[in-house]
Amino acid sequence: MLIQDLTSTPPAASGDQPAPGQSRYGWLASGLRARITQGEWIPGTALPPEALLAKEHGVALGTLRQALALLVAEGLLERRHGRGTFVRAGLGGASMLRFFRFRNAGELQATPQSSILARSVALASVNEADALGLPAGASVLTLERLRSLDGRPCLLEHITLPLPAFAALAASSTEDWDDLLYPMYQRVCGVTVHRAQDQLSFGLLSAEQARRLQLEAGHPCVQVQRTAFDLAGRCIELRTTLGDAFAFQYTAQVR
Amino acid sequence: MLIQDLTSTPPAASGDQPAPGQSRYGWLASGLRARITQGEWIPGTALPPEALLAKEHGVALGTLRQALALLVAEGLLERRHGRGTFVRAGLGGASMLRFFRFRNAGELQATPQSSILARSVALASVNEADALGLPAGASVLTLERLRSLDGRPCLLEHITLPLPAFAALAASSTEDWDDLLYPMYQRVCGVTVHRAQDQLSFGLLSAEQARRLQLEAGHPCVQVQRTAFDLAGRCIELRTTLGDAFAFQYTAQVR
DNA sequence: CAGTGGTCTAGACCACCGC
DNA sequence: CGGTGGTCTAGACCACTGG
Repeated sequence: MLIQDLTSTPPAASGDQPAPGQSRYGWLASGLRARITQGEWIPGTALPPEALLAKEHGVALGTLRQALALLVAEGLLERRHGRGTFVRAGLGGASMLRFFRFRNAGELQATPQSSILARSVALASVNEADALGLPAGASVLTLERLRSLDGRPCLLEHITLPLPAFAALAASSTEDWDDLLYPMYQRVCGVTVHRAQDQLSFGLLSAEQARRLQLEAGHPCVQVQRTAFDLAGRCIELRTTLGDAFAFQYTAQVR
Repeated sequence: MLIQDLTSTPPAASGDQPAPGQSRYGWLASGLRARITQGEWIPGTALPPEALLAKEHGVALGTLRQALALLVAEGLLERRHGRGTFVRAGLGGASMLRFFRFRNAGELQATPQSSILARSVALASVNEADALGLPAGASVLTLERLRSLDGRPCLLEHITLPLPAFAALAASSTEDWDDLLYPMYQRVCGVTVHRAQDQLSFGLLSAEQARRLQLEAGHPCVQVQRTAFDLAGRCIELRTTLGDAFAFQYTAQVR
């Protein structure tokens, strides 16, 4: 399989021939990718059957299947035998818990309750604007959020969201928000969180952070800096999460 | 693609037909996997060309390629266009550094120097014997190892190796050992480290640990508990690595 | 240049799903 | 049962690698 530029020009805006040196299935995948990221097919819904897609594009079944396989590997599509090929739904949430074990072994990890401690509209810092792809001086929505299990605080989060995409969240009452933000982003703002990158590091809690987590100032903590992206690869959330370092646990595979 | 038992019976010890409900390429892959893990093809060497393999097994080229694709996805094989299909060489080493940034950004991460602080043969604990697949009361080789960059200690390791597989390391002078253990395992003991699992957690240094890392007792540290496996999936090393928590940094992808 | 894997075709048939 | 994706075939031709 050739290594190809996965972000190459979609066919909608170009000719109907693969670029020189590009495989036919890579080209097909680009076209399908564009139709997905531009919202022609909504997350959770099925694409047309492969036989039809192959006919439409004038290519053999096997070739079309190679294109679909690329998009499956990218995480954009999901195939279900006997049912169809579906655009993947966004991330469900609660994924921060994979870095911590707040309960004893064996217990099920329930979704933590969420409470919004603060919400404000502010000017994006240079770093924030850069990461979110906003012009200098753009405004952002920032949240302070505490997550608790059985009433015990466990994670403290600072979240930055671009405006105006998330304007709907600046208005609604934070009392009514869900425990999971990503499904709410989807429902209220039509934004799908498709992929995220978490950078882990270690630090000590400030006095205020410690107070909110009911720990002492200077207590060791693990910091997770998340950058979240939508289907089109646009950054749509910056989040910093703090949790007790003694509850930290994570397993990585090496190959 | 069907979800299949990747460890199912190799064909060498069974009939020449796929098990009922198993695909032909899955069956083929099992056979090839067995020939690789049993050492018929050595890591780093090439398999016969696909056309030949397909003919030998009496199957179409496409089917054989699907089998090879499975083994590539497993990390057992590596295909190189125009050159051949190769059994993957083992892990190179230095992979612990991916959890830490001991140098300033931009600097290249050199391989740390290694010094063996202690080496001994001991009775395996119950946990060790269990993990390594040894009978109760078996003996193991244990190492204390300090890794340094520019003469500054950075990682302290405790390593447990099964005997008699690693008997050659119990004899040779530790002065002459390489900075990287895995290539040495390969060269001296014929053991290939193919895959590993690292479990991260957080703790505080004991007085002795701190002394060796030139930090204070009680200094925060990140602990990496590694379990390493050979091509056949046998556990062949247990390792616990300690490093300064303030140097910890790791990036994970969410999808 | 000979030998390798990569792409593509056009078709047959199988296995799974939901009605 | 009809519709979906999954498996398999037999072949042609392309693209990369190394001597």
